[in-house]
Amino acid sequence: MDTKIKDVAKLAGVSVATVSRVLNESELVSEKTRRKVQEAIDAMNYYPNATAKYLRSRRTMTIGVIVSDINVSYYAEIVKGIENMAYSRKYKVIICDAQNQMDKELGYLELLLNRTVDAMILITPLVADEVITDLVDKDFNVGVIGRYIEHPGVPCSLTDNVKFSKEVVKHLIDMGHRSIAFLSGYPDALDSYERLEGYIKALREHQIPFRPELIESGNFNEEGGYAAFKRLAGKEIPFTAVYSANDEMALGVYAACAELGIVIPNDMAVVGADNNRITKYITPKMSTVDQPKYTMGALLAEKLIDQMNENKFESQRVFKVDSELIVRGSSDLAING
Amino acid sequence: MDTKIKDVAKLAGVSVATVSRVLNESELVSEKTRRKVQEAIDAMNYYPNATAKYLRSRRTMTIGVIVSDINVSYYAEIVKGIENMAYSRKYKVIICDAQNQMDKELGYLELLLNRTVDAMILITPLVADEVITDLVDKDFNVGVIGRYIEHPGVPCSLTDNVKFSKEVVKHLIDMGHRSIAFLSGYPDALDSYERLEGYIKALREHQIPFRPELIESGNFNEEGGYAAFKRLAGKEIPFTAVYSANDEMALGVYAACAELGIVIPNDMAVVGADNNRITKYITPKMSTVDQPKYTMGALLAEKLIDQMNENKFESQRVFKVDSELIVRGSSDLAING
DNA sequence: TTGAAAGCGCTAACAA
DNA sequence: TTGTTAGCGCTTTCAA
Repeated sequence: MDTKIKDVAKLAGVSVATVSRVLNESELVSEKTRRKVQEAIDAMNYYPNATAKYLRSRRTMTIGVIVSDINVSYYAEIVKGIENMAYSRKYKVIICDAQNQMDKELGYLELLLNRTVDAMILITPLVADEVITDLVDKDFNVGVIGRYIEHPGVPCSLTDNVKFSKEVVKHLIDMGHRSIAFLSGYPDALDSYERLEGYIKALREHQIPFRPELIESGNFNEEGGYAAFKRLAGKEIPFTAVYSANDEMALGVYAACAELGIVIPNDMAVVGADNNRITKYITPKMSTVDQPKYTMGALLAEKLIDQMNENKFESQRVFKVDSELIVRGSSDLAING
Repeated sequence: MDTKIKDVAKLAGVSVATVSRVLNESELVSEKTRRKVQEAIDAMNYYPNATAKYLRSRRTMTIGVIVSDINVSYYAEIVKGIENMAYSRKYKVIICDAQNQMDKELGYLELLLNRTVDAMILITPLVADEVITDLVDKDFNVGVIGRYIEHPGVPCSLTDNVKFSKEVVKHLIDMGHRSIAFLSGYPDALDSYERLEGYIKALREHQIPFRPELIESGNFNEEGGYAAFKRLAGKEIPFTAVYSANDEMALGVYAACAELGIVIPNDMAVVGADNNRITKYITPKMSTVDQPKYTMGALLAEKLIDQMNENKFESQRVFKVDSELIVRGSSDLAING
């Protein structure tokens, strides 16, 4: 079997408690003893058994992250922010790819109940608010990204979907468009709903009638955006601009337009959302809305870790991060490429 | 404190051993007892403490995955394959984003030594082969994706980079190109090296002189591909085709060409690699090489789990999966769009 | 088929 | 500043 703390203690000529103190960087060890113990640790090539430590210390230094699809750039970037912050605080991250299925989300939440993880971060989850608040009421640590939870114990990291969606639509109106289609994502996703809300509000504010026929759903992916645009184009209702609730669907619109001989931005203005890296590299460059994805992940992870360690417990609970409209060639004729 | 196994045992009127047997689905429990225990578990809303289980059973049911960047679609898709297979076998996945830094890889490898994870999967790692083989010699479970390790204890999942790169170049030669540039990825990555090797071999087989000036590195990302193409174009060495070692860099080439007024495929043929989802949606559609990324991850995870559970120990160790050249409009004038 | 009891390797009172 | 020791909650012999 492996070397254990007892063996190190024997070699160093101290008690196991002292070795444990050295391992955990306690102040209560004389420099001389510390060095002696460290030498024994190195000599025996000792690694403390993490599982024993977890059991005894009642924490696993692990955070679970439930995400609907890790192969979506938007989510991956948030996860990256979480992972890097966690790493710097000596926490590990368990990735839970729920594939947009609520039962899988629920299944992963058990990791919290059985103490596999110290905390769970939910990214735009499907489960009901009460599932989350019940957990928190039982003293489990849960944070949420992309949705607001009305409960003082739940840190949230959010963008203002309504606000930036209004900006997008206002921009299109400013460019002279009066008939603007909207591509929504998963029907049950909050982001879809709120972005639609912003779209409708902006129309109202500019006295442009809302036409439900100009709304189609594209499930947040390229294929869905492509198909949704084809449906819109098939309706023969004239429109000159599309606001797509994310960049992936907007790329599908590019493909559909190319096929139909519709030139962007001359015949059709297109704006996406999320500022996927590729938006800068396609032609024409895609107008979009930058979301500080990495920051949202990192901020929330930090808050959650602080909360678990009861630092800054009274600090801010809800992080509303700012989005920024980026106008590029797909919605502005005056811009090259 | 939480309910523990002892409490359940008391309520059910049995010993803790019996409860443990029910929990672990042992055969050695009568149906009647099983039901009685299950009722107590449900009544008390009991969840077994995973950390205690880990310590006692000497396994954590957790696999670590070291990846250089989780926000690269190619890697994310592999991780997805691993995660889903692991989930179906009741394993969890810890994600380790090493940011392409060898010291971070080394740091994450400690999770194996301190028993935080039962096994580690390395995706195109930077660390030397001996680091891996040493670990395996000490009986740690390690699997590798995207690199071959000469050691009977290391499962590997690979594509034949040389082979498909030769196919790509042969395709370009068949299309009439004689001056073909190559965009390599990170200089120290094996994928870069092998894809370059295939490129050079194909040229040689077709008696086309190899010109080192036509090689540029683009670090596997859009920005790098864009800059690399600009450098190539600046050299004023004529070339009519580019083979980019991945799709992201090839997208950078699209952007650079758009800026320089070079029309793909008429003035410049472009082929990428990895079959990123976006290749089907940009204009012209990008020729690329499909890699069964998800399968590579899933196969390796399955093998590693089987190995830990000593099933099928003698089965295949190295999985060479087939790649497939997909010719689209970016390299074939006869194809629309 | 069930139960008693040892102990996984560590941390954290408490005592010295 | 250091040591002694009692568990953390579970699994797994071994015995019945």
